[in-house]
Amino acid sequence: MSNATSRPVISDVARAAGVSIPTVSRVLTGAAKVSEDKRERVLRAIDELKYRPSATARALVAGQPTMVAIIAGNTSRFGYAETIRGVEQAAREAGFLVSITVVETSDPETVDGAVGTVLSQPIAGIVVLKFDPCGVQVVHRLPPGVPAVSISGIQEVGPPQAVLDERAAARELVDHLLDLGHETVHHVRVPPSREEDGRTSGWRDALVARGRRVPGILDATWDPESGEPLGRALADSPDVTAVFCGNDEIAMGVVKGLVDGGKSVPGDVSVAGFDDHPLARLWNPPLTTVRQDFAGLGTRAFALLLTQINGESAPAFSSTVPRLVVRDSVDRPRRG
Amino acid sequence: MSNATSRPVISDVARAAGVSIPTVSRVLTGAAKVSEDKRERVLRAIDELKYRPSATARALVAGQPTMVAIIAGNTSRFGYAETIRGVEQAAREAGFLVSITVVETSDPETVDGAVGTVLSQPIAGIVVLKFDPCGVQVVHRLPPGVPAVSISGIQEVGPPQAVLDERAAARELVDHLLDLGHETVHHVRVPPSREEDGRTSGWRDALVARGRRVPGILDATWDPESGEPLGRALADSPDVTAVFCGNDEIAMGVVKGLVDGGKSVPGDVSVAGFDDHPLARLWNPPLTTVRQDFAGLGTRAFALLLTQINGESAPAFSSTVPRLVVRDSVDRPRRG
DNA sequence: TTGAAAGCGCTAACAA
DNA sequence: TTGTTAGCGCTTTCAA
Repeated sequence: MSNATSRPVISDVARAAGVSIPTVSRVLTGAAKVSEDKRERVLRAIDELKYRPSATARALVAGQPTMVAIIAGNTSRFGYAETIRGVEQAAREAGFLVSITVVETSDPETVDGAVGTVLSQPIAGIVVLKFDPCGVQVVHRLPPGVPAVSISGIQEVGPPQAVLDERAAARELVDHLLDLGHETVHHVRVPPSREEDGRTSGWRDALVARGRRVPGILDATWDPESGEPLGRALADSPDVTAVFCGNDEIAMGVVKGLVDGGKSVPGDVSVAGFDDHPLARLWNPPLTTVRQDFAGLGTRAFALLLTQINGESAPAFSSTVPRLVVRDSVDRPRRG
Repeated sequence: MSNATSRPVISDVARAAGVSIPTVSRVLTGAAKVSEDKRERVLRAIDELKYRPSATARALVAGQPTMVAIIAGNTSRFGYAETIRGVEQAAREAGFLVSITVVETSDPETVDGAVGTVLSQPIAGIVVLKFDPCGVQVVHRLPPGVPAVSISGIQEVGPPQAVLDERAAARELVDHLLDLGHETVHHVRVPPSREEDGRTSGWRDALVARGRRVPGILDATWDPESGEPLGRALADSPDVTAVFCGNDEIAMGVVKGLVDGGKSVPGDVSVAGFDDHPLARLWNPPLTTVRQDFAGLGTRAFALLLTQINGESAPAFSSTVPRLVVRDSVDRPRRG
């Protein structure tokens, strides 16, 4: 029952059609046969009242929610956006809806607020993008018992996770640079998700394994522009012949800075990125990088989540190694 | 009541704590005082059973859902991702969660399927990104009575909408090119959302207003790479001195094609983009473009939706004109 | 084929 | 402060 101003409910339809509530429900769900006569009256009443069934009430009866939540520090940067795309696609194919919640900072109030908001909704499980400190905090503050998976570039203890082995990939990339004859490789990192990121660890691994000097790390922000001054600074050090950047966008800024600083790329300095951004090949010079299948990562994460939701014992993680993509921004060092 | 395997419900907690169901509810919501003694027993039971209240049941009692749905043809391209970011941020601040549903094609089954999935969830309203034919179809198939707003680059009949006046902005940009002395301006468009996009209309407006020749339109896809062959083709036409591209990413591809084809930019050919992509300034040459405040657009869209959800009479639309950003990829034509 | 009754898990109103 | 009773809007028995 309801007055004229609020949404009509099923009882309004039943009354208007002169039938019982279950009969209305039957024509709605098609669960049982309804005589043609009543069926039409119900349909007409639905139409006239502009009635739409309450998804909330249906969900209550159905039991299992069909929505999964993504919690992320960001939605629009390349890696994040592609990962979200992968989760959404897999979820949609499985009949799930996806919600997105951004956690802007990693302080406890923000994190708990976001987690609380998410848990106050009817969700079947949570996917956490653990690409940054916010994601790491979110995983820490997740109550036990909630189906959850995390996505990151490095394998850790915690809930089941889908990971891209960034450490192995970074090592492969830096090995490639060293193989070409570079004495060492400088590193511009993006904001790390913890003390040390997989990308940075892989870089260090490769240098240490060959007993090379490990240069000081330069810190960029997520903004591609932040690479520019760092590139300019690198242009001033004559010993810099190779730079490994935390991602392609930063690499673009670094290249610009180097060129503005009078260096040629890759003639004077080789620059490598990470991710294989859609613009990496169009850049001048086309960037040598590592292809990350973020969308596939999202898909695998959802699969992992689904096994948990279905109460099956979930595998602890699902890992793949990204693949080196050789283009023109890297070359052998100029003969000294 | 429930057996050991399924999620515990409030009655399980009440029984375990030796109190009534409403008492458990009281400690959960803090709606009324509970004696310290019982309070602790309830808390302990909650802890032991790993009980978490059902968001669905709470939502049913609460009445109004606190989730808004975004329906979009895409989530990861720049404009889409930024718009979604704006909606999410505004929604979060208002205490709403957002869900995301991608509609991959504009055929009726896909569209109806997506709309159906969204409406089967407890949502308060819908934001449709009408940047492409999928979005246009979604708006057509939305049942009446559901609070909804659309977001697009051109004002149209339909639900309340937040629009960036792309037509005016494109016209301003093309006027800028003509003012510099170009005879006419060629156009590479991105896939239009309808017969003719605001960007294309604005381009045409500017040319027609001055009685200039309107060259044939070149069609790119959303993939930046698709601009490259078009740029190469344009390099072969000696009469091409200025190109207006549907977005910055395509412009980057076009620049690459032109340069590979032997032209200098902007020396031989001026190229302008649209959107002010984060990499537009870093590109070589830095792109002259139009700044689109996508995130702000998303914020305004949510505000529009909120007035509808609250039952206030919503303004029909909210429009702003993007702003011209002059950089180096555009110059006066070389003296013939 | 249909309606009456029960119940999904929770909160709110009402007594005690 | 606490428990009993209703009720959110719907689907699903169970009889008729």
